[in-house]
Amino acid sequence: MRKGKQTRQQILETALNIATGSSLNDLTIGSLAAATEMSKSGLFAHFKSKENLQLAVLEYAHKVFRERVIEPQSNNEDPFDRLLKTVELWLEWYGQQAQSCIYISATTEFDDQPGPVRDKLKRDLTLLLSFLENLVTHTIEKGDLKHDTDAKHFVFEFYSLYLGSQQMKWVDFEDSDQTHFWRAFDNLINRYRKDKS
Amino acid sequence: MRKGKQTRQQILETALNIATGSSLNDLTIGSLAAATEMSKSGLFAHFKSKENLQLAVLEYAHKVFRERVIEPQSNNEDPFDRLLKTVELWLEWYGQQAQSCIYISATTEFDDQPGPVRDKLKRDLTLLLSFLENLVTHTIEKGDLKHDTDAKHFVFEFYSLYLGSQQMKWVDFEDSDQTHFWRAFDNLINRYRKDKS
DNA sequence: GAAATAATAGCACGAACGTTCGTTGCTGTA
DNA sequence: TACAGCAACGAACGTTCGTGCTATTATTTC
Repeated sequence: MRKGKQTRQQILETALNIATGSSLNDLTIGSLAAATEMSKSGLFAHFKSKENLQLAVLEYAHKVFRERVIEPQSNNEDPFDRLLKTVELWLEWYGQQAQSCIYISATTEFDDQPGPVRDKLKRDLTLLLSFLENLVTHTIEKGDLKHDTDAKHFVFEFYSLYLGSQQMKWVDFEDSDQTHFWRAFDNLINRYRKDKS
Repeated sequence: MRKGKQTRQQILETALNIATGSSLNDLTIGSLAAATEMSKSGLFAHFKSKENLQLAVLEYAHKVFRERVIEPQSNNEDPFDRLLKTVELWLEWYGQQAQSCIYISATTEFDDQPGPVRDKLKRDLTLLLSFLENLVTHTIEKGDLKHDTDAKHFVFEFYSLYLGSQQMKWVDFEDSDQTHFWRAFDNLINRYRKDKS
C-alpha cells in the first residue's frame, strides 16, 4: 500500500504539469502513461476511471494552490496585509509557470458538461471567492478599507483583473510582469482604502 | 452551387448554436450531422476537414458579432456615445443567449494548440482589442475622457470586467442582469471621464 | 523465507472520432 | 432526350480513446 500512494503521487505531479500546459481533456490516459513510463492499464488501476483521475488532478492542484498561496499567510493576523500578500503570492505563483491556470481552462471546458468534475469546479470556485470575500470583510471591519465597501463587488473586480491579465497575456496585450494587472489592482485598492485620518 | 451555399449556411447556424452551448471541440461532425439531419459524409463534403469547419464557424461567429454589436454603431460620429452604445449592444447580445461566448471558450481551448484555429483566434482577439483601443483614443481626442487616459489600460480593465462577468455568472456570483459588471463599468467610465468644466 | 496481498503489465474489446470512396439522385443546359 | 455537375448518401477505413480481464511481478506481513 505504501508504494502505491507514492507512485500515485508521482503520477498526479506529471499529470498536473501536462494538464496545466494543455487541458484536462487533452490529458489522456495513454499520454499520461507514456509520460510516467507506465503501462496504460497499470496507471489506470490507480484511478479506476478517467473521471476519478480528473478529480484527483483537480484535488492535487487545489492542494498545491493552498500550500503555495493560501497557507503561507494563514497566520497573518492583519487582514489587509494578508490580503495583499496573498494576491502577491497568487500572481507570483501563476506567473512563474508560463502556462495557464488549470482551474480557468477546466472551468470553461466543463461549465456545460454536467457531472462530478463540473460540480467540484463550481464548488471550488465558489469557495475561493467566498474566502476572498471574507478576507475583504475582515479588512473592512479592521478599518483599513472604507466601511461602506461592498466586499463582494471588490472580489468581483479583483477576480476579473486576474482573468483579464491571464487572457490578454496571450496576445501580448498584457506583459509577463502583469503590469496592467498591478496598475489596476493598485487603483482598486486605493479606491476603497480608507482616507488617512 | 446555389443549394450548396444555402445548406452550408444552415449548417453553420446550427453549428454555432451547438458550439456556443458547449465548445468547438465538442462540436463533432457526427453530432452536427445529426443536428442538421444530414449524413456525416454529406456534411463533411462542405468543409473538407474538421479544421476548416472550425474556422468557418469562427468566421460566422465573427460575422454575427459584427452585425449585432459593431455595425449598428459604425455610423455614430460621436466616439464616446459610440463606445457606450457598443458596450451596451455587446453585453445585451451575450446576455440574452444564456450560454457562454464561443470566442472565450475557444480561446482557452486552443491557446496551447498550434495551428490555423489558434492563429485566427489570436488575430481576432488582437483585432477586437485594437478596435476598442482606437475607439477610446478617439474619445480622448474628442475630449470626453481625460487627456492623459491610457487607452490600452482602459481596454484592459473593460475586457477584464467582461471576462469576469461571464465567468462569475456561472457560480451565481454575478447575476443575469450583470449588475456587478455595470457598476464596475460605470466606475471605470467615471474615473476617466473629464471633469465638468 | 513463505504466504498473502498489492502493484503493474499484456492484451483485447467496443465505441467514437475524422476521413475516404463509390454511388445515387437531382437540376439545368445542349 | 442525353449528358454534365453538384449535393448528399451509406459503408467502411484506420486510429485513438477509456475500460475490463488475466497473468505476472513486487512488496509487505508473518
